[in-house]
Amino acid sequence: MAVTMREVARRAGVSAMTVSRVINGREGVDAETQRKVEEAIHALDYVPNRLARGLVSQKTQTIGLIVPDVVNPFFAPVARGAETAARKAGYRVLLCNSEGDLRLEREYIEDLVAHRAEGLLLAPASDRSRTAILSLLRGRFPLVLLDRALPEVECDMVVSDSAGGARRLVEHLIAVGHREIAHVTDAEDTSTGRERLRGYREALEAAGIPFREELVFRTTVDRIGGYRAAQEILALQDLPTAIFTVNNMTVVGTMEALRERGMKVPRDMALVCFDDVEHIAVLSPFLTVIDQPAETFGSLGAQLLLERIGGKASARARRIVLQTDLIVRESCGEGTGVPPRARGLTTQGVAPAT
Amino acid sequence: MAVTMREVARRAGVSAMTVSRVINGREGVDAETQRKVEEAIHALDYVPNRLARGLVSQKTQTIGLIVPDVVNPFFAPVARGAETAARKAGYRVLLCNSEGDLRLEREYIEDLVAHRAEGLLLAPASDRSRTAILSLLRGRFPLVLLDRALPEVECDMVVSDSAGGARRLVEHLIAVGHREIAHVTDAEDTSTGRERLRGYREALEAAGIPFREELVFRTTVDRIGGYRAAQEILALQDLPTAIFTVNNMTVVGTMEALRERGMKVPRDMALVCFDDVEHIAVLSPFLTVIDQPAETFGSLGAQLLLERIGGKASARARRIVLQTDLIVRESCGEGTGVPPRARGLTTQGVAPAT
DNA sequence: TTGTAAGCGTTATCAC
DNA sequence: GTGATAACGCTTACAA
Repeated sequence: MAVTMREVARRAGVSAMTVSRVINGREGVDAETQRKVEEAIHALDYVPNRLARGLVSQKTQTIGLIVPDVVNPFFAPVARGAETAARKAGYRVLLCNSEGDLRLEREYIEDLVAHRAEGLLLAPASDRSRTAILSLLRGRFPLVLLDRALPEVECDMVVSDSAGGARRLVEHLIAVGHREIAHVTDAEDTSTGRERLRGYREALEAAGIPFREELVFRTTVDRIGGYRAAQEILALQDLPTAIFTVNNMTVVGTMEALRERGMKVPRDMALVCFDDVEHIAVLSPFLTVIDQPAETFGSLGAQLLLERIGGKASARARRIVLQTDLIVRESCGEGTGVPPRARGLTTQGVAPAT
Repeated sequence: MAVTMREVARRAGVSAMTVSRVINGREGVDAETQRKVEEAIHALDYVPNRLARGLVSQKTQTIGLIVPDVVNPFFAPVARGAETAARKAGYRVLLCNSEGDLRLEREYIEDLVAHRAEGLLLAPASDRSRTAILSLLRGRFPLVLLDRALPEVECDMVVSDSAGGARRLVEHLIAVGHREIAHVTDAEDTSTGRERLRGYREALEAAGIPFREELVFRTTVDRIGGYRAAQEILALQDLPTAIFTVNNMTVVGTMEALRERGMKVPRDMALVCFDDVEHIAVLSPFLTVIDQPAETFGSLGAQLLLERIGGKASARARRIVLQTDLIVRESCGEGTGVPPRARGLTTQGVAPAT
């Protein structure tokens, strides 16, 4: 595993330069010479050292991907989409799980810069990631934000219409008769949390239902956070009739809390959330959700990033907003009438096999 | 982003060597000199180029991870476990999705070797991955196999007791009264498929039920494969009363097919499989499964790999067999009596929040 | 305590 | 066509 070009050269009776030419398929090499070199390469089981090449060319053909957690059913497809797109362009992906932790995120970023990753796909932990990002941008480091935007940060990003999605979810709840709707959202400042909260509020107010701050529950957006928020909700004097949770992890915790109290969805409580999960959607298709094209966040993000790395992107920041689908199932009660104002609505029973 | 050590040195009025010493925290540097260097580093926003360092030290601090698909709820935790363990040891992880494709897997391996990854965590596509692996091993490339063993390949690996798990699953089915049990397994030759089939067969024969080849359905181990296999099963003259699918993806396809036929689990068909999925387990805890400690495959695998990379491992191959848990829920019918021979059995209602 | 020289494995450049 | 030479940015070994 340590054969060098020079050794190949010696064996083939040529110079290292000629070996390099053969390896890189440059023309201007005699057919016979080429044959000899190839033979030597094969005989010695030579594998070119891309590290050395990278040092010369200043290109590592590697990008970084930082997500809070690949296990999250939203981020796993993001990772696959990014990796597949990157591979097709000859790039490798360094996977980083920030655990939503700002310090860890920053460490990863520094490490990626030190390893000369050529660019970064980042699903930031929160608005507070801003500082680290700005310093990257100042250095003209190719960067694409995924899922979450950052206030006053001008760079490429792929996000989805969080406010619109939330609005449709809440409109749907209202359409089937709910008026007391609790919202579980992110305690951290994130664009997704903020936008979904805005959509929630807008939908309420458009229906003449006053927005009540005490029905908004801020927590960590994981299972335990959802669980705790639901417990708070269930401790309320007047129970709401519906809960809208900000994502796929919180909804799981919320369900747990409801089940512990012996409450059935939708009989005792309606429940909606962002993010569809394939397994659940098929095994027990009952949650009404906003489905985001998770894999596209990754593949499109990678595409934008590679364009920027290749200098093929305009200087201007590009902001891509992916459309979402409202998938109406059974978690909102019997009157599954489709809210008239939900445009682009998709009703999905069994999802098509892909 | 292209500041070099020499530029820092010039600015600090010292040699590059001194800068190097400061960066690596070597002793024998005057406090005042160190201060000047650190100031220059800060002023120039210098980030050491680890590529160059790697070229000298022959260490990239990077390992590769090849799994069929990070989106698979079994492999996602494997990836997180591996990445977290690697990071804690100062290593980075290159994520590769082989799509279960031999050619792609081989390409990834070659690429990882070319990039001088220091080791590889591999969940092989099938027994046919053997050739590629043997040539790695011949070159003494640090390698740990995850989830699947390879015939006559002596190397470190982390697997689970597939045969035992399958046996307990089938014993449970038999204990609650099933005797016609179909098995959906991998059409590719894999150790997991083989072992689970063996466990299935052993459990049947131990109960005096003849093994019938025509009840074994070989397919691709993804959702569509499970769907097709289930369709074949449902086309049988005499329907079995239970189905045991080889993993979490096939079970989803199988459920789809059952639902399309209007069949309810367990009323019309019992269903069990390998792999528990957190979301499903909480949102609709009804599948009886063998739960594998997925994240441990990754973290332990990384640990073994890092030991080997560090030369801290004995020359002998280490084979770690992780224990599995039978989780009895509702998908096998009402008589949920626990099969007496299922040792280490776990009954789990709502999984504890983690 | 600090600096000089050589070299890690490749490629760009310019001779021959 | 092919090769010598000098980088790429760093560290090891040795010298001052």
